[in-house]
Amino acid sequence: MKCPTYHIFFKNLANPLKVNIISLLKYKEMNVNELVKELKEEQSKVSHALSALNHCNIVVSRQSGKNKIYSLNKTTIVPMLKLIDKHKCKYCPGR
Amino acid sequence: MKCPTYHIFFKNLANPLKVNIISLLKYKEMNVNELVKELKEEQSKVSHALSALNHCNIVVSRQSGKNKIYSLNKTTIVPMLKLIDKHKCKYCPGR
DNA sequence: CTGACATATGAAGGAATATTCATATGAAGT
DNA sequence: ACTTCATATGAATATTCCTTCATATGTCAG
Repeated sequence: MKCPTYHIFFKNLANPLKVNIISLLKYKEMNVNELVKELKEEQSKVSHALSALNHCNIVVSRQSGKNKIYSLNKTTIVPMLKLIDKHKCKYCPGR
Repeated sequence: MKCPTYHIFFKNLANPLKVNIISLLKYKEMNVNELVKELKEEQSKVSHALSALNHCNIVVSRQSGKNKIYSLNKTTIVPMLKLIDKHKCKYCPGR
């Protein structure tokens, strides 16, 4: 009756950095360094985050020369974030 | 450009106990003690969880005599969990 | 207003997750 | 093969979150 796996997926969306990565990838695919510069975060931090997102198939990657290009698996995430927007973040505490 | 509040909402869904509460409330509204018995968890634990869910308007409550009855704000949550089902938890590591 | 039941709250400890740093792996050009 | 740039990995620490316990608050009945 209970789904013990939901929370593993949502753990990714419960993390500001990962959400920011998702937000950027909504507009265009990007390689790791582009994300690092845009987010002003440590390279390894971004890499760890991408790895987690990739495990849950939230992002996918392809190699392009020396770079690895990440893009969003939009089919699940985009509708989900739209639902939240409708729900209104104003209900949530903290900024 | 980034929505800094998404993750506060999703933190609730990243927690097994809170997801289990949501699952139970999908079928019928319940008071705290009923949830405690059904989930076999500490009363204060359940109470803390309900408080967090309530802050994000995922559940709502009403007083009924000595009891407080919680019910699910289904408009956001149910479609969201359906999206995940479609996405297939099989992509996620760990059971 | 007292006692019994129902739920909430706060603070401390413990568990899980994130961040950091050092380093490893990989890809491409020379 | 060597160097450089790009990304990944692992382990230690830092931080955040969860759990627990003790107790407070609230509601009703008598």
